[in-house]
Amino acid sequence: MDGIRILIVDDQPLVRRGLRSVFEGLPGIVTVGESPDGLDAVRDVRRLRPDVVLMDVNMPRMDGLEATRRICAPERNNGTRVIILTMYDRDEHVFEALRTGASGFLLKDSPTSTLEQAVREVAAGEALLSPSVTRRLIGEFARRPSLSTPGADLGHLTDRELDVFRLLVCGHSNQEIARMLVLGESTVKSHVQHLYQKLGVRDRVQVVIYAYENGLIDRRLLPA
Amino acid sequence: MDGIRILIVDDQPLVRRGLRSVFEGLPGIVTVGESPDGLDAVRDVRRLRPDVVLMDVNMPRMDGLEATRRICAPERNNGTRVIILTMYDRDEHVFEALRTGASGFLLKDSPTSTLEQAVREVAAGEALLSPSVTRRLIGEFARRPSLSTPGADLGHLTDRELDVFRLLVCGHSNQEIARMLVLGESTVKSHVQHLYQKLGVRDRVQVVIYAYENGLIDRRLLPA
DNA sequence: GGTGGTCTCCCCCGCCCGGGGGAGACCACG
DNA sequence: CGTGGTCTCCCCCGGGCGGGGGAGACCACC
Repeated sequence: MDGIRILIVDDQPLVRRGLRSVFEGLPGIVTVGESPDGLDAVRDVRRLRPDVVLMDVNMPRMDGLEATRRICAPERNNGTRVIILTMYDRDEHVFEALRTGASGFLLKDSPTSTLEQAVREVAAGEALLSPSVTRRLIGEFARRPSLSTPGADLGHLTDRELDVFRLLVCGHSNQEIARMLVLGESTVKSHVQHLYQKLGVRDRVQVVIYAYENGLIDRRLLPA
Repeated sequence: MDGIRILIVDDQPLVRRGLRSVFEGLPGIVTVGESPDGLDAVRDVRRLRPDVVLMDVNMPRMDGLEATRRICAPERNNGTRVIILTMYDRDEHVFEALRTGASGFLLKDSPTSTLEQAVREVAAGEALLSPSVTRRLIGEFARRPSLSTPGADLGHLTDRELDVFRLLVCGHSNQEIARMLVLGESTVKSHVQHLYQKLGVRDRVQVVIYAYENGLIDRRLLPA
């Protein structure tokens, strides 16, 4: 491996040129391409297989957030990581951007040394945010104590109880769970009762609340 | 103001000495004191009023997390901000630490330039994390879309329906809601039916899920 | 005065769910 | 071989809930 391969995505040629010049000459970093919008970026990622994408947010045809979502989609991600580059750090954009799967979020006025550091960290599998973004994220995080205790001990649940648990917290009825697991409804009810006892709750609603409050929700299982 | 005043908290004298030497000679940064444990640190913060505290985690008498909680407690905080310094970045510690009110979380093996940058950013009201910590935080954050899309339009709900909604998503039964709002259970059931229609869901479990997925949960209303 | 919305409460019904118990089968551990 | 745990399913029961309809009272608007 002869360096970190980066792809620059921005609709303004001048910005692309500027970024390219920032990384030109930095050891171990090679700019392998530029894309003028999100749609092209998704295509170019498949073609060029860069290690890191520097992604603008506001672009025609497809914005950077949607492009990032597609690039980071687990089903066909090949290791490419994305750093979002934007002018603004308003909360909505930040929080939405961090959900897209990006590994970094930097303001465009960041010093070039920060850009370089970010690329290197992200290529190594770590993440880096602008300080003001970090502040917002911590603030949002701290506002919800539930976030911070991921994975309450579900260890005492048996495998089957866990199966039922996962479907229950998605909003399925006992009957539906029975069908999905190919079980009798009686069996499901039995497992559900054990869940109540073990989790110390009263009914299925409180199981759902318990799950969310303890960060046990896997969104990919949620019904559309 | 003639510089950023920092307080160094660590139970190992050698670490304190090392940190002090890092900041010695850096323009605009003055070490105003050292504390060997959390209890002393809380006292020293009141006495010395530093701008930034560099806080170790594992210490006798009182650990760094509890000390940080006390220092950052809103009722008597005077602007002092805390950077947690630790050897490890295991998830439990990270998430717990970020809830204490700290503005930074750095590993002890961070380069001195990072330490300096962190102190300056934090003193300016921003925040800074080690890249591996940032990665964990983003990962945890991204796991919950509910955090980031606050306020799906509940505007079409009437005031009374909203009252019922808030209690329902806390896990209360129709009977309990009726008692709390001083209503007949029939009335509550009526409102609940309207909720189902307006939110497009089937039962109370799915109302709870809807609420969480749309960031509509006010944790302060949750039962203990 | 009529119309529409909200809030309140009533009736009915059927079903799913909470809760209790028991039982047979399998497997692992000692 | 017994014991314990898990998984499966059964019985019973009562009550809460989902779903439908209707009705009276208040208020605002036109």
